[in-house]
Amino acid sequence: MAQYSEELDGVFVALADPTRRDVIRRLGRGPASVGELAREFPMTLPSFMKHVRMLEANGLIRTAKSGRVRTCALRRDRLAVVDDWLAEQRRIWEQRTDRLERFVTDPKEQQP
Amino acid sequence: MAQYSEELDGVFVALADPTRRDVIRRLGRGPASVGELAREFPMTLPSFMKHVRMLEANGLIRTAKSGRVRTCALRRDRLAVVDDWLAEQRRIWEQRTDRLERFVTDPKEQQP
DNA sequence: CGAATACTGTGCCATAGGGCTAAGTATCGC
DNA sequence: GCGATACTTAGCCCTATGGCACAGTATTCG
Repeated sequence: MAQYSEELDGVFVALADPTRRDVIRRLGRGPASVGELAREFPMTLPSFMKHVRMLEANGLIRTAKSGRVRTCALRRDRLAVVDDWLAEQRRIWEQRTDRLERFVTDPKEQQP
Repeated sequence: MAQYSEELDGVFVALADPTRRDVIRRLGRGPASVGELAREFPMTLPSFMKHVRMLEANGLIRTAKSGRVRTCALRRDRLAVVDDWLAEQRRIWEQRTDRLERFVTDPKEQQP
């Protein structure tokens, strides 16, 4: 065990916060400045910036500053690591014998 | 904004830890007892149990105690919420006009 | 019965996460 | 140039997380 994927870890941690998932959703519709994004969330700018930096640090978005405005854009490719992880899971469970499961734990015999 | 999905949040938070993702991978190959699982990780049983309880609390696994042994099994269906979220993302970005992006950010353009 | 096994419960600790305020820097618009 | 705008930096606070040790409970086995 111990798969040690720094990358995967960062992405999942980044996605574990509802604010950041919302930012990603919003950016799915196209790029936006930090200010535009921040306006939609009930928190101060500095707090919001932490989320932006975290998203960028983990490669989920890309930002660029032009003048005094920092614009953010989604990096679609990065979400693929989640997709890949799910695909791996499916691969694993599809190739198992699958017999025992229903005998060991089962909805019917759940409560002790 | 503010999508407020308690469910989604729990699942992502649960997946944000490498130990828990490893447990899920392991359980993909079939059910296992807490002891069996714990043996593969460099931590004490009580610490490991926290992960087990968290995975169960968020519906990613289901456990049942028989005698002194608690057996854990994956709940495949639960990972679907992640799948759904990804699908929603795709849906969003596929239906956008898509024009502006390369003009706003992006130094030298990646892939459309 | 008594010892070993397999958890379970409790409590402590250190760090990281997410929020705030206050103050600073760099453009932009007039 | 000067004020407004758009972040940025710094520092503080509180809670949650993930780890530990140690003691307790419930089964199972000889």
